Amino acid sequence: MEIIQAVRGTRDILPQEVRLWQQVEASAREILGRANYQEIRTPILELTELFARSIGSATDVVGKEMYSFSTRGEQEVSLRPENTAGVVRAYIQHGLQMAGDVQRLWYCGPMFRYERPQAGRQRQFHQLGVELLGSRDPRADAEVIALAWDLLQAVGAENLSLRLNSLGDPQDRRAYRQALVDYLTPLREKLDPDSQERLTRNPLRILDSKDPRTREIAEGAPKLPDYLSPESRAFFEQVQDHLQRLDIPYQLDPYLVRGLDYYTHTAFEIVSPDLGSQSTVCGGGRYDGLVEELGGPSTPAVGWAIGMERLVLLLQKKQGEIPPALVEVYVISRGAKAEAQSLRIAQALRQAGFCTELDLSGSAFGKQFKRASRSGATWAVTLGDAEAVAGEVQLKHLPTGQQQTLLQADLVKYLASHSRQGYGVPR
RNA sequence: GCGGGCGUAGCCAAGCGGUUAAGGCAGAGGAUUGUGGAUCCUCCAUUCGUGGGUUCGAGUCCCAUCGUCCGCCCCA
Repeated sequence: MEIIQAVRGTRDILPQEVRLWQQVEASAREILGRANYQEIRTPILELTELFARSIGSATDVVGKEMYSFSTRGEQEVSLRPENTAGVVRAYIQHGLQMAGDVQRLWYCGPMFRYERPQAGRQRQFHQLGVELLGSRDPRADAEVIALAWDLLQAVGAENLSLRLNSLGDPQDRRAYRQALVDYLTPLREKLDPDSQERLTRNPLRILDSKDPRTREIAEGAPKLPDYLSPESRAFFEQVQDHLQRLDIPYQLDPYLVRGLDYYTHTAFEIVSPDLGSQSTVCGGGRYDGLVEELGGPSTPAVGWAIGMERLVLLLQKKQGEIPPALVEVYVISRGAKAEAQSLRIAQALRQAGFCTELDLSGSAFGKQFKRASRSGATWAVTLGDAEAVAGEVQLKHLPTGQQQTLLQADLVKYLASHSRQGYGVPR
């Protein structure tokens, strides 16, 4: 019989790894919660047009990486390749701009892009992101960046650097794009094939090329910062001032161009040299035009997304595995009557807040004790025929080997007063 | 989408054309049929991702396919 395996580019996150994910999610909840960001959950499925209009139909993400299909009602839908579009759609649809001038939102969930899988790049991957809607204050940019930075520090990611750039407003960008095309067109033949292709599709990307000859040409190209309007430049400087006041180190990178069409002004990435070719852990920026573009009121906004798989990869490299939660009580039973009582006892312990494992094997006491030891439990509760008849249990403190007989009715109370963990605190 | 590396048990692996596929970890059973992490013994791949081909003979060579990894593209 042929084994069915997970779809290419998707993978299972097994319990051991899930613990790391939960740790990251818990930190995010805490750090973002303290800044009064509210979690939002939007559908994984959206109308294809939403992404075409927001991300840009000329981008690779929309052009060739989307999981798109028609539903029976003949709607064209896609699995979301990122979540800013969905959050903005929800913002507009529910009139969240009415609920306060600023909305601070965060999310975490699966995204889908049909790409060639690689380490740190799956077809189904997960992003944790924030969106701050309704402010054009440069403190908003800095706040959002600071939160990403704090979160990454809090979970223990190391060796990160923040790269920062400004794309200016749409006019600035258009002017720069033209200047760049004017500069590059005569040199077209000297560019690598990919970059020649990009010259018409996405010229700004050429600056980021890894081809050495193209890089050399890019060196002499007009620089984007020179094309920023005085207002754009002043705004960017304020963002930087705030980052400096927060002691967040950054490097200006005039070649940093975010791929999605909606970005304006601030663009940033947090990268790690430990991730190989997929080095971006977090990417984001300002997108002042997007809400309006999607039919909402003109609303400035900033946000970012962290690639969960990449972050987890980084943390795994550094700290290895997280030990599982410890079993506190291990319930051993043998014989029909004892086995019949064992589950009730285990449930009572659980209801009292003890992490309790019930041995289901029915094998010899010796074997069950062996498993009890291996489970890391502090206590073994043993129930054989004799105890079952008498309404008792043997309670053994595994670290010391001391054992005593207790009435079943007294077990929970006894453990509650002799165990440091968890009485009356259901977990 | 393009170029390249790799696929032997749940995990880490040896094997590099010649009868029976090392070893370790994990797991199961026993020594110990009511008491534990130590020790000892036994078991645990009719088969080397899958399908073809070459050969007297293939885990070993070739082709295809699937998966994975690295680079490009793109991006978190």
